[in-house]
Amino acid sequence: MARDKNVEAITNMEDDFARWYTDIVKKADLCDYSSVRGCMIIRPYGFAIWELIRNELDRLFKKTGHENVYMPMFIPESLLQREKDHVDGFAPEVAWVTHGGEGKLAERLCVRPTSETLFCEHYANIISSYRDLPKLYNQWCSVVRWEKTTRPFLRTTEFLWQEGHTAHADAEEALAETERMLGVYADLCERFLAIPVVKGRKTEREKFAGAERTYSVESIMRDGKALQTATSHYFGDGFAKAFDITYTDKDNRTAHVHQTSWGATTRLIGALIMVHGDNSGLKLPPLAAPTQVVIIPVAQHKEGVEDAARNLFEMIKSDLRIDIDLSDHSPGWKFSQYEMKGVPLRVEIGPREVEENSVVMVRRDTGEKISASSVDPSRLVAAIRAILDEIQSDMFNEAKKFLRERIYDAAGIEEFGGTAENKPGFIRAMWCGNEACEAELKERFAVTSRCLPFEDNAAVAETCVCCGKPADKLVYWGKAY
RNA sequence: CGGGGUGUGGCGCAGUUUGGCAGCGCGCUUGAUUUGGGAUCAAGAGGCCGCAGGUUCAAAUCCUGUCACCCCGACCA
Repeated sequence: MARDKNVEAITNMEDDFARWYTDIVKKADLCDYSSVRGCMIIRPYGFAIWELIRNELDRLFKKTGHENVYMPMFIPESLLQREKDHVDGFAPEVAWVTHGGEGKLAERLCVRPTSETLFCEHYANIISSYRDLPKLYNQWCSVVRWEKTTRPFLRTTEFLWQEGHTAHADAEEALAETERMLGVYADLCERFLAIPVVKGRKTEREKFAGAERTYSVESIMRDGKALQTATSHYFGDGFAKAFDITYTDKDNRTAHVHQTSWGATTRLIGALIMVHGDNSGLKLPPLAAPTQVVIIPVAQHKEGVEDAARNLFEMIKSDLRIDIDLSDHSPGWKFSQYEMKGVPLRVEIGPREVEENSVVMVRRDTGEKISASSVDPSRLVAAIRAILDEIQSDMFNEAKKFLRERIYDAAGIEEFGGTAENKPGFIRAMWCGNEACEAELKERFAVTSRCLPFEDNAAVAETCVCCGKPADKLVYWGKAY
């Protein structure tokens, strides 16, 4: 048997997960490195995945009444500094523009790391009456954060994202918006990306710079580490006071607006890789797959095979995303190639199938082979659709099972430490609310509080896992990306 | 930013210890034979050895500096 050089070149995830990840990113043609440190080139296949995610999120945003806008990429230093917590949080990682052409700027401009300040400045100008509220804006753009170390999709100097920024008349409405958008992200992750998530609230220590509350959706990667897949923040009226965003209410009184912001990034592609991928490569859920079905002719030089493959392609073309590979690579090469790229379903057609008017279909997620008649194209398309639906839900269930199996309880500190060191995943443990305990757990076991989950209130114990004082807060802890 | 590592055709590497014609595998091009799990043969193309100085008759190799990337930490989406 011929040695399989490319497969050899992929590191097994059990041997070196980080290497496995970067191997997939390169081998599946998702991105390439550029000459600018920490910045990646998103290649057509990677960008196609992003477009699918973007289109779906955008649809969900519009369905919930949001409008897209575009803000400048530069923020004057003085504007960035208007809200103290915010600037303290971001100043260490912003890139500065100091010159325009040959001339030095009177005031340097930062390349946006996020656009709260720009939205706030704008809101202050356009909001004056309760009739102007709520403002439900979103923008798709890239932002720059000068991170110390970078990894493709997970942490790059520049990354693509969307940032929603809304202004509301009162706290209740803004809080409801914060929660609603967290729900949108959870829906995207679970239904569309087949990534199960834990919804919850961040601790003070982990919340966004300038926020009053931060919510997030957290998920578990195949190495057991946690990844924050999206966040939603409630700002109260803190930014409104710093930026003087006021309106006149129905009783002719001046009031500050209450705001939210929420975002999701190209990191979601990293999550897709690390939640579903295996040692053969990427494994995409059908809804997020640029190519859902690939037709591969076998022995295509033989009489009738290539024509049959072309005919099949024409017959089953539909709103499904179907490709055909008529290149002169060997069938085995193509099989491996599309497994690497995570195409959910492969359709093989060779001399046997031509003879029998049939096709052989192979699922990427399970490897299962399914034969089907190709006599009636519409029935075949229906069968393909059904298989894709099944793959989508099977992949979600598989990931959910994986997640559930990696949630551990810890009542005492020894148990906590043992789990943190030996069992990658989420640790359910009680916390007294004291930041010192949170810091100590991080210091001793390299875990951070991921969230205080919404949908899990079952107490593990009555005392704080760290200090032993009475505690009523259940926290999910874990090592995170 | 601390610790470790690596820079040699597109990719992966050998050569560096002991200075002396720049090599191998994959990929690429052309042709032929092949095709049910990464085909075979033949003939080709492709290099300021990361960059800048220095030592030397001679530098991929030695010295100094510098830049980039990777891994592990600390910080973040």
